[in-house]
Amino acid sequence: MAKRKAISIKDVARESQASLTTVSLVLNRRARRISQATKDRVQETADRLGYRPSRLAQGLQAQRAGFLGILVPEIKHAFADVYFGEIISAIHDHASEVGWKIILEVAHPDYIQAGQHVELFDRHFIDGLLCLGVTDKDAFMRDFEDQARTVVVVNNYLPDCELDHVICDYRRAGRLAGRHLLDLGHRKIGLIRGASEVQTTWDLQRGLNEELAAHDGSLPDAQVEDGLYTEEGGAAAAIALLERNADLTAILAGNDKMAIGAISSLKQAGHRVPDDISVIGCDDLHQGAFCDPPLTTIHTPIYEVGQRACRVLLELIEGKVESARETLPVSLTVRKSTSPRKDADTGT
Amino acid sequence: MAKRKAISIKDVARESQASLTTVSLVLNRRARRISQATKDRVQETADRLGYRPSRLAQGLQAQRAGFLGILVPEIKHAFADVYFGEIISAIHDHASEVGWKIILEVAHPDYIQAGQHVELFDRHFIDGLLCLGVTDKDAFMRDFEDQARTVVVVNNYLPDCELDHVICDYRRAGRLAGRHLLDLGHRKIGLIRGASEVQTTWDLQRGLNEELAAHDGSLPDAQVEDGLYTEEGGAAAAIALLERNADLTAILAGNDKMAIGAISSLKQAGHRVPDDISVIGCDDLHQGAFCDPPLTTIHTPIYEVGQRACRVLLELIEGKVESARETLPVSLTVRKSTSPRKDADTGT
DNA sequence: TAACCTTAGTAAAAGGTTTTACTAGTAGCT
DNA sequence: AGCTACTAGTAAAACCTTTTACTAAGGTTA
Repeated sequence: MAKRKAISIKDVARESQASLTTVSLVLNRRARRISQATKDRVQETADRLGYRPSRLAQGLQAQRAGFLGILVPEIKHAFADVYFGEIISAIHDHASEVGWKIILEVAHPDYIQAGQHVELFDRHFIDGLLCLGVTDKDAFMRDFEDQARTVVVVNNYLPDCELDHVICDYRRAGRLAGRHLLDLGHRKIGLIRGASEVQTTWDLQRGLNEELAAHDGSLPDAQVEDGLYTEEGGAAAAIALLERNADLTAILAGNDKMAIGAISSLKQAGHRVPDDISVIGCDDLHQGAFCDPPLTTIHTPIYEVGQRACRVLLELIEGKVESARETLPVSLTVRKSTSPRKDADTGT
Repeated sequence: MAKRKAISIKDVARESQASLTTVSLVLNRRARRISQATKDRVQETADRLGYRPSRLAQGLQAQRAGFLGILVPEIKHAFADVYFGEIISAIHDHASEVGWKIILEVAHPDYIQAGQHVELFDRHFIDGLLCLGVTDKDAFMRDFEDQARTVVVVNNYLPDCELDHVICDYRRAGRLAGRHLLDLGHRKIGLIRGASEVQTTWDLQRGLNEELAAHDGSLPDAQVEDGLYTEEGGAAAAIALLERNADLTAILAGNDKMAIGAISSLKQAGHRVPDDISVIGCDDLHQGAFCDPPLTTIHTPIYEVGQRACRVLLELIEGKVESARETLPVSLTVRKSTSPRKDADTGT
């Protein structure tokens, strides 16, 4: 119980017969005007006493928190989401490498209502914030357009918004997926989008559309369904798509979770994957390799996105850069959930 | 750029013609000796100026950080792990409800080597720490036996160790799984453990053993294999078990990830699940419901474990309690990955 | 010798809050 | 008038660092 009092710089000063100033200078390697003898004496005393500077006092003095925040949307058990988790890992890894700590926040409606997202900055909890899973509907993001609140949006962006961001090339993801399915002979393709209030899902749709159009195909609205980025949503969306389009032979899902949900419900409904219908995801989550069948997907470098976003945020905080937008390349990962169309008239 | 200076309590004092003390007392509702008129004037001024107290100054004064830490083991992309993620969500939810923030730390060897886990406390980064995924090999945990460093071990415990913990009843989990498989007619059962340096995995084994013994069965070493809690490990362990015991008809895996890996490799090797071999997991992760076949598993209330652990930690910090150990009950969730033994001589 | 420079170091302010101990003024009582 | 009791409020210390501006002592130069 007896929380023995922590030793402060004062204790070191008294014990080493030097002034506060001298101790501080020595310990921060800023002691150009101090004799070697004194330096040694101070350092030895600090080591012996086990002195550790209080970061509260340091932060107060320097007027900086030394923390970065990560804001995730309010979904059930947000941190149990593999996609967010991967980004959080990336941010943590980069941040801790350069001596920053990270705190976790969830954009619960009450939280926003109370203005806590703003207090994060105003009360010196953090020096910068990374926003994950942001959608067009998150009006509170406008509060971050204030210069004093440094924010980077991770793997999405907002329309008509000055906030910096780092994203994957979802338009190219759409094209790659479309190309892959076209190459396999598929012509009638369904799209399970995330949600219409997410800009990158439109990019994906645009990319798929462009690729189809280049081969005289198209993507009518009836072949598009929102799956809300969840397994359940993907499962329902796949069934809905097939009900409206019995002759669909392939589906692109906006993320791997929806693809896995889709495969699950398709199999349950008696369709074989990929023999009757091919499914391609987008993310390349680890678990995709352990599905049955293992999931073909567009690899999006979300770990790198997290790292870059963190780096960019730090550059903004340190004033090294005024603003930054980055787009990272994607690639195709072929496994077993896609195959050539069975009754293909692969002609031309 | 121009970070306009934040307004401090001093500004409110000047602007409202009151002293620092008065402002502080009013704003903290401790102003029993202040006239209503002054209270109103101060409050109004504070609101008008948008005053927000600096938590660095508050923390310095109160000698507390206001943060809790979460320490996870160094595995690749630790936060992308659904199991840890669920616990982190639980901790976050409880902590933020009662006004605490949480920071994330990874027990990287260099990190431990540098003593950063201890600095967390000594430099006032946190007031308490929750340790996830701890094993017997984590010698650094001994550093937390110091009274001044309040720690709770989450969902595991250490042998001969005074640290507080909250866990699930893994012994009972072993018994429930054993009972379920025995009821289905299985007699030769394999166990994929996590790792031998984890106490709870021994509890699970002990539970299974007890249940088998109660039915004149046993669990020879040849029927036990470590799967390191990963999909890959579970996949390899399942194959190894079958190679050593061709007549195995059921497998219990120490967590759902290993169960999913096991099912994947079993199917790849031509075994049908559950027709040829039943597989039961332990965790009840969300994704278990979307496997093929959907996973039968022991439901462990890890969300509740996280919440309880956080609550216990706060009680320890506030000195409301001296020490605490809790064990939470588990239950069986039956899905489709287990079925009656085909050639069962179910006779007693 | 006066003026200046260098070395080795320190006092004090600043950063923002909470809290303890105090004061000035008024009212009530004898 | 003298004493106590209360009201409304404040000055100053404490929490711990960093940094600016200063000093004392000794040495060098014109």
